[in-house]
Amino acid sequence: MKAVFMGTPDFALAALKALHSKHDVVCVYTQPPRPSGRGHKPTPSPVHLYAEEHGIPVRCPPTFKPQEEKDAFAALDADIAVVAAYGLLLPKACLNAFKYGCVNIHGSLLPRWRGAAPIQRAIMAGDAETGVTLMQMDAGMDTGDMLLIKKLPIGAKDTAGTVFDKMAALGGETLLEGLELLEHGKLPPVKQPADGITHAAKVAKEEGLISFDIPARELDCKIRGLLPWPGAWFFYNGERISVLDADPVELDDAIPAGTVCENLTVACKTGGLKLNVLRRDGKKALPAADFLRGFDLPEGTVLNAQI
RNA sequence: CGCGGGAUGGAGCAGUCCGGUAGCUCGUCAGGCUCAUAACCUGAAGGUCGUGAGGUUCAAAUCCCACUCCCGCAC
Repeated sequence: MKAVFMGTPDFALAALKALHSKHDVVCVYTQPPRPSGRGHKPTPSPVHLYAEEHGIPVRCPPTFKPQEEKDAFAALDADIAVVAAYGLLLPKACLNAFKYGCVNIHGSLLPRWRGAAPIQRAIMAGDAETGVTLMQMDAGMDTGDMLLIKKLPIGAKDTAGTVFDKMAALGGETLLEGLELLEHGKLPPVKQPADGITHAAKVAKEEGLISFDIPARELDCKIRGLLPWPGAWFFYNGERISVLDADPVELDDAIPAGTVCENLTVACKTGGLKLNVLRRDGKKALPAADFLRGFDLPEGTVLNAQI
């Protein structure tokens, strides 16, 4: 098919690669290069770089409000537009511009986790499984009819990062399979259930400051959902300590939350969290044993979010 | 020129402000104790203190200059 691709981060890149391998990608839309990285240099998105390398025209409009932008989009005269983590809302004129309209690759089992950060929210909530939903876009926020669904279990050690990788690959597969069926008219749209709707709010950096005053299991999920960004941390002696890996363990609930026990296990509201890999700001991530060699965090210390 | 942290024996750190021949917690090796041990005791090896046959100095890990490489924030 003759397709337009719209996406920005690595998650979208996997979909673009899949699409590009089987279909004619006539144009790629992505977010404009923004100052980022050390040095604050304008950096093109992963999707942008890939498109340039493969000679695909790239457009990075800051918005679709101007009529010229909508016209330029329609003028591409493609069969379909594939959207994956693009970062811009499309006006109705664009949604209906092509024969097959616009399809979106969404990282959740809709209608659960509509919105910006479905993968992180699913992990943070302790969901046992998630998945990719290929969806026909409409004017609402992830409210369109579902076309194809593929599920993915969330493991006990999965983080947002690892699930992102798996979901990106799954997204590519789902897309190709979906387009194949769509072309043959074998992909009936299914309305999203009215039950089970939840909204996945964008993850705010401040959420990374963790409190031990919640059950260890919940804290573990939260931390895994926050990795690799924004990360999870607490403060000790005015210094920020990030937790990169931890395991919930059995522990006497009578111990006050935040108390450091043996093996760098921190008491939570219920159970304890054994910290396995930590990092001080400016330092690299270290296993608990190495970390403790050069940093004094004695048993009995009570960690609270304040300092 | 966005902000900041760091580079010291195999690992993680201290020492740098107030220059004066390198220290801590481990690891490694040898020996000892022990029924035994990742426990304990004793001893040993191992470092041109990121680079520059740079600058200052009687003397530089420490002060000054340039450079390289890591990392966090910001995004």
